[in-house]
Amino acid sequence: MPKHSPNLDRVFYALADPTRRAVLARLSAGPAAVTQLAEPFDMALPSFSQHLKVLENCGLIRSKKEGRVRTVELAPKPLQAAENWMVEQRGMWERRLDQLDAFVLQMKKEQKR
Amino acid sequence: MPKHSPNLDRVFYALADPTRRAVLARLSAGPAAVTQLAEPFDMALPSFSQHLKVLENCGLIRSKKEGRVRTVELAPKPLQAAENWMVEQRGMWERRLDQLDAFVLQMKKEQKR
DNA sequence: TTCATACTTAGGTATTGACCTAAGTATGAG
DNA sequence: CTCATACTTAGGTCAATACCTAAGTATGAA
Repeated sequence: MPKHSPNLDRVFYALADPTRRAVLARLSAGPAAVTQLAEPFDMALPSFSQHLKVLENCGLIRSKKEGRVRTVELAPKPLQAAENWMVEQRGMWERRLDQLDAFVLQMKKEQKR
Repeated sequence: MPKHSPNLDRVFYALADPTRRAVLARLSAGPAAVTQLAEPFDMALPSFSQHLKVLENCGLIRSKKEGRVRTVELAPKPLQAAENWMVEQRGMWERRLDQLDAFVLQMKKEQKR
């Protein structure tokens, strides 16, 4: 049984903000520059950049600066590893975490309505 | 596209704390009283109760007071509805939210190690 | 009735997070 | 070289969170 997982803390924390979830949503359609990403939000750019930092610090996105432009994308590796995991896991931990998962899915359902 | 989902905010926020995740874990083994749940944690009872409030406010747990004892359990209905949802959903929203989901699963994998 | 148990309420501190504005840096276009 | 673009850094405000201790309430046992 894990005592404490800073990674999990940070990921869930990152997902708890609607701006950050919207950024992830937009990035699922492909990479984008910071200013481009920020455009839909009624927020000063420095504030928006803080959100990107949160997402990057927990590994959900990554970015690369080319010239003046920082291009942001979803981090790819965790996604692939996760797919494998879903097939492999068994046992009590799995069942238990699936419950958490189910709750998350339920909440997403409500968001969709 | 959803603008803002307080529910999702609250659920993810609740899951961002290791104490609260541990409580959910313990509750997956069955209901328990507040003091019983609090016992493993090096924390004053009022502080612990705050965590329970967070979990209850976002619907992850529910509780009933019988006599002096408040018994806490995982909330059952969201779980069932979520199972149905996983089979039904299609489209871009689904793919996009699956990505979020996959990230969560990856993080859980890391927690398990 | 008296006391212990099982919380609950009240109130305080310290840290963190989400925002802002203003000013700075670095790059690319003209 | 000059200027606009695309951020980035600095620094400040305000609210929310995670703790705490101390004191309260309600219930059940003796």
